[in-house]
Amino acid sequence: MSKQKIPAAPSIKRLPSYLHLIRQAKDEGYDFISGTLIANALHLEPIQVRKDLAITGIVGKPKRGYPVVPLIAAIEHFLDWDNTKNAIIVGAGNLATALTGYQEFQYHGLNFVGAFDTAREKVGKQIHGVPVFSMDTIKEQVKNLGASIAIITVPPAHAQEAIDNVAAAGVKAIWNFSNAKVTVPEGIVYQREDLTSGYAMLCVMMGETSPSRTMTNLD
Amino acid sequence: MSKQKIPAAPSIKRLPSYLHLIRQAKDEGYDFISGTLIANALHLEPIQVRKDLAITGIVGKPKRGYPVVPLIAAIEHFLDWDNTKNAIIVGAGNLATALTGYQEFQYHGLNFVGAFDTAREKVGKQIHGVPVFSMDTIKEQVKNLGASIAIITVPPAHAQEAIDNVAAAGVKAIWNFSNAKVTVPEGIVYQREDLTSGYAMLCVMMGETSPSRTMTNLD
DNA sequence: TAGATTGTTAATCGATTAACAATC
DNA sequence: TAGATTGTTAATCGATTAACAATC
Repeated sequence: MSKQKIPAAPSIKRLPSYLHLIRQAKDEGYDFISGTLIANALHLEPIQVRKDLAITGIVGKPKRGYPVVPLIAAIEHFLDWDNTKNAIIVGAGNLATALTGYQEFQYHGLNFVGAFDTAREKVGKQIHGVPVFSMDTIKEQVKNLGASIAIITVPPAHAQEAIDNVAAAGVKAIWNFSNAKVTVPEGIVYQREDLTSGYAMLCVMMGETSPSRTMTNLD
Repeated sequence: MSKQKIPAAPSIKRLPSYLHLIRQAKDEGYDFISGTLIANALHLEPIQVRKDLAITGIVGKPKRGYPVVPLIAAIEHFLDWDNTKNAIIVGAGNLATALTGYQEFQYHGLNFVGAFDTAREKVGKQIHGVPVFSMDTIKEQVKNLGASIAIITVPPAHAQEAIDNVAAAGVKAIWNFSNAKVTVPEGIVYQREDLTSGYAMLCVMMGETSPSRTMTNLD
């Protein structure tokens, strides 16, 4: 796995929210949008929004804000969302179905070209228009389909095998939704999505607001 | 929405990964686990792991590490994962099916007591054993079912309405998977899960490793 | 015992926030 | 013009990392 430190990672993670809001503004007919407005809508500080937008290279106009059309283009270009990327999804279960049906991804250059599953009854079917192939064919198919991204949604016990296979098949990036301890070969971009992290935050916040729980360990 | 700053949020988000690994160690028969071992497995620094574990109140033994059974208990207690919390899931689509089927949550006190959907054909059915009710009944049901958490998986256009309804019905916390600009009433714990953030990171990382893309805007 | 590991205190690093001149 | 907003430079804040004595 390429152990890369991405500078300004928190800023990058906020950009999609900005983009979403700015697109709405555009649809509502606005030509300019101010950092202040974005900040208010998302409960952030205006200075933070301005700093975040600056990394995309956009230049705003004092008093008016940022021009929405160039701003959308700048964010999309910075994220490389103006470029189509072919992706396979390993595991054709409920999560795979949810992800392939999630319109937001397709709007941003993520093109699902195939799903893979071990279950015979799924092979040959489609999920949201994405053909399901047999897991055995994964290595050939990555090349045939021209996939550069592999999204892993298999059960934890099969995650390592799936990662080894797609890595061997030559994908550039792995996006892992499986909650397992895995190792990823050098040189492959790796992003893990951990739903239990968000749940942990939710639980701690719930404890904070309830007056009955002490929080001596938090300071 | 309670605009609460949670101290040590990054540490809290890492705790679930530690817990997963420590549980494995326990299953493999280990009585102690060192911060160094955890750090190596997760590609982190040992000092970071020790600092993170310290917030749970656990005390380790020099040379041996942390006792696994008390450590598991300490993390679970810190996250309030040793307490059952009833949750409803608003929207009974693919994502709801994926979430209710995700074992990891049930192991950590999240008890799905009901799902809600507007589609008549879904009402009365079950998803992973969770009964699906009509969206109209949501206010009564939150009370009947004793739900303190509402998980929102409806399409963006209906997110605000869903949030207003569950808030009015008295849930303590909202976990929102819908990518929409929403407002949440004061006093309700709110956590948003944004899959496009992770995708944005993946895309930027891919651009970093590819030598063809310049990155003048990143410094 | 010797040495690996903890826990504490201090240093560094990076992200957020503040201040303010420039400007449309 | 007056005033809201940008973009830059500096200050603050918090998280990560380093150093090291304590200890089993």
